[in-house]
Amino acid sequence: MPQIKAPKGTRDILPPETSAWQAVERAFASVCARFGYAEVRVPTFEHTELFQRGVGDTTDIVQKEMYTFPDKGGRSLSLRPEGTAGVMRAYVENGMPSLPAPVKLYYLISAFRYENVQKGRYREFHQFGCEAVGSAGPAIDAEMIGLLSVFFGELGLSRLAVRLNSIGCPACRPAYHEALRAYLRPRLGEMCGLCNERFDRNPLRVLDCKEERCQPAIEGAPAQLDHLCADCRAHFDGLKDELDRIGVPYSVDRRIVRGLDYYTRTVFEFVSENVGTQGTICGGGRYDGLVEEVGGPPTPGIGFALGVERLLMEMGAQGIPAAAPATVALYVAAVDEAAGGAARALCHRVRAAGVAAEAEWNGRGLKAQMKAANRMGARYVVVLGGDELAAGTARLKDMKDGSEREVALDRLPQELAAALK
RNA sequence: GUGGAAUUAGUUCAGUGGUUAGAGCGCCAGAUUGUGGAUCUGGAUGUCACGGGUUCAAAUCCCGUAUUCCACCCCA
Repeated sequence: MPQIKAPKGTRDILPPETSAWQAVERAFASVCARFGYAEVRVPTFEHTELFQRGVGDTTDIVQKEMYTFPDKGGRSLSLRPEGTAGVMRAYVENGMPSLPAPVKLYYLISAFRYENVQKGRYREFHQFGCEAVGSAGPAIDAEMIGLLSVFFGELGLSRLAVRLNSIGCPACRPAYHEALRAYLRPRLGEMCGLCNERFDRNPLRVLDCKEERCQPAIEGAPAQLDHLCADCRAHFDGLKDELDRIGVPYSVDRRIVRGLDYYTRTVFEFVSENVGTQGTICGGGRYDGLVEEVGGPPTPGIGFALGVERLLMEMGAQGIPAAAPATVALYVAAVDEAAGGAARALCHRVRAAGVAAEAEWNGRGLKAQMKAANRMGARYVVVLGGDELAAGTARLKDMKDGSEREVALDRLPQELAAALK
């Protein structure tokens, strides 16, 4: 039979790597709980229209990167390309606008984008995310950035820069777009072809261009930050004050532009230099029009998405040791198959008493069992043979120093628990 | 969607036209009969990514496809 491989852009996460994943998942859940965020679990696929409306019809994500398919009932469904739209749909659908605000939610999901694969980018990838819905002021923006700062700190990550920007609101954005267009129009001749396309479609994107020839024009371009309305300006200044108060350093980067249509005002990123050109480990921002867009009452919100693959890559690059799989406390070896049954039964009893134990399942010899015990990092080994079974006692061997001591078999779970303290 | 590099054992890789395709690590077994880590000895495992072509002869040269990695685009 021809071999079947994982589809392009997907991969298997296997032990011992899964231990590292579990460790960051636990750390994230722990920080979220402390900050008052509760977990939500939402569907992996939604009606395509949700993403068209929520993420935005003009975005690359919706235009060319979605896994969209008709189901057998003729509905158009799409694998989620990100988490926020689905969570906001659930927020509205389940009456959460009537809960005390802000409603603070977090999630661990995989998301799907049909893109070409490269470093830090996959077709199925994993995100941690938070959403805080129902608070319009900048304090909640700062709380969220503070949450991330604590999370990264607890993982031992340093040197992650916080970049901050404001991209305005529907009130001040049109005027800025006009100013930007007016500035760019006479310079289009000296800029790359792509930027000329961007100029028509979404002039904000021009600011993101890395093309050498476009840099002079970009440097002098007006920034949204300098064209904020009074409310947006006050919000941005308020956020900076809040961040100063909680002691989170940041830099203002007036070129940050998020690729999703729903962002308003605050946008931010946590950036590293260790993830190839995919330096953004975490990106987020405010989305004050999104809830309304998916059919709810006008409600402000802010959230972020954090790329788990990129996070783990960054931890590796910063030399943070990956969490290791749990080790076995006791290995029950059997001299021969006559003692094998008793060994397996003892192993079961010890496990039932709450201690991680292993035994031999393929009838290999004693020496192979000792090797296996050593390799799996077993703390203690007990060897069962005819003598031990007759006497009801066996020697408990400490694999660290090789010392042995006599224990009664029926008291082994208690003895172990005491020895492991 | 575009471009570059790659694909050989479980894994990391060597092998650029000529016998039964190799190494390290890992795995299995043994080194006097019931005890791990070190060392030594032996062993198993390959449709050489897949499909075509050139040739007396292809892992090796050519074409196509897939996948991986890197970059563009964009984003987590």
